[in-house]
Amino acid sequence: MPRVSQAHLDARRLQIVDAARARFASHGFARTSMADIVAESGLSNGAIYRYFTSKDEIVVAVCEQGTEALPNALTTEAVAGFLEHVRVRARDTDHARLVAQIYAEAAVSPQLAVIVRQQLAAGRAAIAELVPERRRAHAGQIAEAFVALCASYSQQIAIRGDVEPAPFVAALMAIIEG
Amino acid sequence: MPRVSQAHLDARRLQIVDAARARFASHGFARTSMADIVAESGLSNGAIYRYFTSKDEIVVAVCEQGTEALPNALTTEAVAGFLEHVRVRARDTDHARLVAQIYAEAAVSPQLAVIVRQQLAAGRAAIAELVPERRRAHAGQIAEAFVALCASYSQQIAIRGDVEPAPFVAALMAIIEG
DNA sequence: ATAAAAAGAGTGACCCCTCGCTTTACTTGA
DNA sequence: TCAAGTAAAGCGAGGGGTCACTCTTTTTAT
Repeated sequence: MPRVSQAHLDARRLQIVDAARARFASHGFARTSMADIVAESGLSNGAIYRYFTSKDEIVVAVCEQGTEALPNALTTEAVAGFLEHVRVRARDTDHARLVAQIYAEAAVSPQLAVIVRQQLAAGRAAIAELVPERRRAHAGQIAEAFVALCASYSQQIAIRGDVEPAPFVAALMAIIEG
Repeated sequence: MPRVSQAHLDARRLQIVDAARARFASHGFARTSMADIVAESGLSNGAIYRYFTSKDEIVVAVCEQGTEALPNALTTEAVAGFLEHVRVRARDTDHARLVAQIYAEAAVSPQLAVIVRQQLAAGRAAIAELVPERRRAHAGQIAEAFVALCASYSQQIAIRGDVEPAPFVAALMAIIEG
């Protein structure tokens, strides 16, 4: 299609990223071939390389939208609302698996580490805002433990296969409310 | 060398696993080729395949000895001693990176998931033993949060690059001692 | 009509593993 | 005591196959 709308281009790009994310979550980055992404997206090899110049670029795109969902852009929400958000995410086993892949790759790739680090920093800042007044002195420390707990719970879920976030949420509340 | 001692065979096997673990930690499983392991170990290609039938088998061997170090075989130690142990481990960035790789692979490979699951279960049981009498009712829940925190801290360290376990240890103490 | 977009067979590099050969430690018979 | 024999351990080049990426051709929206 020549001279298509920007909306069309955006949709195609998202179509590729969605397909890649699904495969990355279930099989990992390395075990996902470009052929897999081609098949999952329903597009062709050549079409994908029109939107991304390499597989690595697709990995970056997936990571950029992959970790933001956990603790981000929620400064106006209440603590309870955020916990519900975490609970829902925690039930999403595919998302947990994806996060596991992202952390592992970031541990090895400096480029990805920068991206993940930025998103974690934003998450910590948002959480620190949620800490009650009387504990504000320890806000940074609490945010640290909070993000750590979120991240690790994803790992746990991904490995265990079952999802029971109740004790997790209880632990979070204990940390936040003291 | 034919008819060598069992100690020799064990040493060779360990030599291979050590070489593989070093590479796996710094480059990840997929980005480590057999040629890398050959070079790092100082042995030859053929020699390695005399001890392991496949690269996957080496991965399994590394995982089996890779996660056990975190919370295991410490039932007789005091809480303080265990926390010191965690603190030392937490400073070992390579170990943190390795754990990230192991979790990611376990999230995708059922075979590895079984191994990691067993080791986590053993860790939880050991931690539950350390919980003070008055909080025994919540021992399971605490152990859950504890292991989660340990695991995630490894991820965090691997991604951030710097290592400052103080707030982490403080959070652990808060959970255990209430 | 035209130019962008999609298609998909092709390409070269890389990687895991095998296989035939060499080296070495131990045994044995005189 | 020792030389010949034996079998395990070590070696490394090559085969078979996969993968990321390219390039030419075809399609299609404007």
